[in-house]
Amino acid sequence: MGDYQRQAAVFRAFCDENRLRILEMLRCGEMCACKLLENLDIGQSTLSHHMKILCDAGVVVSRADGKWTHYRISEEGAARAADLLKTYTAIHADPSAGACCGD
Amino acid sequence: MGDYQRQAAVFRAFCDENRLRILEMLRCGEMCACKLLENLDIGQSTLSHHMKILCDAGVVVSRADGKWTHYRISEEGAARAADLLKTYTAIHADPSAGACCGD
DNA sequence: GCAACATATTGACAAATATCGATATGAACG
DNA sequence: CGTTCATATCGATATTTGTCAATATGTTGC
Repeated sequence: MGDYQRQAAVFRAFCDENRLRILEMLRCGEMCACKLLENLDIGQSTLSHHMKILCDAGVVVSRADGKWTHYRISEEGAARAADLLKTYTAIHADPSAGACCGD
Repeated sequence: MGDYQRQAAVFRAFCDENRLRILEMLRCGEMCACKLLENLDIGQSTLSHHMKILCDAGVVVSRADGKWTHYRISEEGAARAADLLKTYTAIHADPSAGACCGD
């Protein structure tokens, strides 16, 4: 998987309505899957699928505790996502300098 | 379209490999569609499709100039996207205060 | 060990998305 | 006006994604 593909995957974590709902809940702190499930209108396997996408993107981390799995937002992952967004939207300081983007 | 859906659409702008390539090019400043097309391995109609998604998300703005269309990153749109990302990842200051997330 | 429970994985399917080629729109220029 | 050129839109198709039901995995407590 190329760099663009991998970075797109980070943003893809934020592309789904239910994943945004999940992130919003996790802003309050750690939460277990069953608690998240209570507040969403999806099945258990679907939640598990979304949590995997969020974790794979590095935006959320999980902690196993007996039969429960607790999830929380990764501050590092969130910072990395924010940096990445900036990387793709911050306008270069001096476009007139030429030698920009390999021209 | 609900709020979550609309906000997911902003992030969706960043979810595609080719759109990330496009944004990277636009960081150098305004660029016309034909110039973008030269540096991508996609057809013209596909580029047009991607530009529509980027513009609809507010991340890119277009400027018509005769038969050409010039695109550039919207600094306001980029800032809005960054704020939105923060909205979904910043951890609440005082979770112990209760009354968090409508509990 | 076994029953109950929480979560993950699998397989199937519908909906959304990226892509293309063909065609439409609309500007510039003779 | 008709031709050329740049971009947008349309229709079709392959791929990806979100969803579910069913099943598997792994933990707890009897």
